[in-house]
Amino acid sequence: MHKAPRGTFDILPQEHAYWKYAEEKAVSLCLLYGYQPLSTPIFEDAQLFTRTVGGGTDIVDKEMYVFQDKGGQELALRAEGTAPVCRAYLEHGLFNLAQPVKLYYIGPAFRYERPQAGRYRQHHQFGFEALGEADPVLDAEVIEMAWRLFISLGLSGVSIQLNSIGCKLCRPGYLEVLRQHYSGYAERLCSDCKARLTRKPLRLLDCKQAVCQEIAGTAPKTTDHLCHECRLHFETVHGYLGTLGIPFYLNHRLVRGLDYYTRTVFEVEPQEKGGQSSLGGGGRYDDLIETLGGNPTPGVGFAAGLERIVLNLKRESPDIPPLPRPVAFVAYLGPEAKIEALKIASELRKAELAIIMATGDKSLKGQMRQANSLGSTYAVILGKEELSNRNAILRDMGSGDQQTVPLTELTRVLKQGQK
RNA sequence: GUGAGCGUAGCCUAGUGGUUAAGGCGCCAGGUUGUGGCCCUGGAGAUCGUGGGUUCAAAUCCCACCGUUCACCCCA
Repeated sequence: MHKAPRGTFDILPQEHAYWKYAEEKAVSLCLLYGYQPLSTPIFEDAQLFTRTVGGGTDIVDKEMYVFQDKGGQELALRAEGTAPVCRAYLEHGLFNLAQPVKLYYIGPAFRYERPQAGRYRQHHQFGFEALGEADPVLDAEVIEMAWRLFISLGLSGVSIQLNSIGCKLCRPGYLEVLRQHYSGYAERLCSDCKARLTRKPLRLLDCKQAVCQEIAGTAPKTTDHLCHECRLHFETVHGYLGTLGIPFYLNHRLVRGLDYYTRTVFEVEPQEKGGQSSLGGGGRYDDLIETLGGNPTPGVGFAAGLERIVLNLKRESPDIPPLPRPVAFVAYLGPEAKIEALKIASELRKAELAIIMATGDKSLKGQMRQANSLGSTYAVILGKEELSNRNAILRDMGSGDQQTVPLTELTRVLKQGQK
C-alpha cells in the first residue's frame, strides 16, 4: 500500500471547507488592497534560493529539496515564496510598471524537516509582496493586511510582534557590539549559539535555551543601533500603525531565519501558542532584488502558512461555510426511467443546477438514502407512472413535501426553489 | 539531526501470552407493492504499522525499520 510521503498529506473534501474558506478570505483581502495574483513554478534554479535565503540558514543548508534534471540543471523545489516573486518581477520587467508593484501568491513550499503538528515537508503558503517602493507606509499596509487577514478569518487574540534589524549600513556595527556583549559569555552558551556567534550572530537573540536567553536578555538591542534612516523608518512605521489602530508588541529578540530581511521584521502569533505557533511572518527586504542582479529595488511582504491557519480555525471553530451541496438528486425506477433521468440531469446541469444522478439500479429506498446523505435539497423521482405522463415527483428533502411537476417545468421550479 | 510517547477494519475504541480479535460510528442490504432522516435485523470490511526474534502458543514480550504525535531545532 502506498502512503503519502512523510510530512505530506491529502486534503479530503471535508477538510476543503476550511481551505476554501481561508483561501477565499486571503484572495479577497488582496484584491481589496490592490494586490494581483502571481503564480510561479513549483521548482526553480536552486541558486535562486541559496543566494537570497542565504548560506548558513537551515533552509538552504539542510532543508531544500535539490535535484538535477535530465539536462543537468540544478533545481530546487520552491522553498519559500518571496524569492520567486522577485525573480518574476525582474524576468518580466515589472519594474517598468508604475511602482510599487503589488502581488500575491498561494502555493506549496517544500522543506525537508522533521514533521510535527503545524510543520510539514510540503506546506502551503499564502503571501503578498509590494515591490519597488521604500515608503514605510507600505510596511504599515502590509502589517495591516496581515492583521486584517486573521480578523476576517475570525481568529481572535492574534498578536503582532515587531522589530527592526537595520540595513547593510548599520547592521555590521550592531553585530560588532553584539559580539562584544557575547564574548564574555562564550563558554556558557549552548553549542548552537557557539556556532551562531561566528556564523549567524543575529540568531543568538532568539535562542530558547535558558542560559542563552539570560544572556540575550541583557544584549544590546538592534533598535538602539540603527542608522538615522533606519530609525526614522522604524519610527514612522510605528506612527502609521498607531494611525491605523493596529496593536503590536515590540520584540527586541525578533529576528528572522532568512538572510534577505532588512529593517522591519514582524511575526503574527495566535492566541494559543505551541511549538509551531507562528501563523505568519514578514518584513522588508530592500537588498533582495539587487542580490538577484536587478537594480536596487526595495520590497516588503508577508507570508502565512495555510496549515497553521486551518489548525487554528479548527481550534476556534468560527462559522465556516459548508461545501456546496447538490440542489437535486435524480432517482429512477427501471431502465426507461434511467434514460429519462440521464436526459433530465443533463438538462438541469445546463441550467447551472448542481445535480447528482442515481447510479447502479438500486431500490428507491436506497436511492433516497443516498440523496439524504449527500445533503441534497430536493429529490427528483422518475417512475413508470410519471414517465408516461411526462411528469416527475419533486420531493423537498427538508420538509418531506412532494409535488408532481411536468418535466418541462422542472428546471424553472428547481431554479425557484434553489434559494 | 536529537530525545520521548503512540501505531488494532475508512474513523474512534476494547482486548497486556492461550480457542473463529470485540464494540460504536460510517458503509451496504432488508424491515412486503415505488420514498431518506429515527428505530430494528442482517452483511461486508482487520495480513492487529512492517520485518525479524523469544515461546508449545504473540495484537499482547524483545529488537530493528517505517509512520505519527510532542519537545528540541527550524519556520509558515
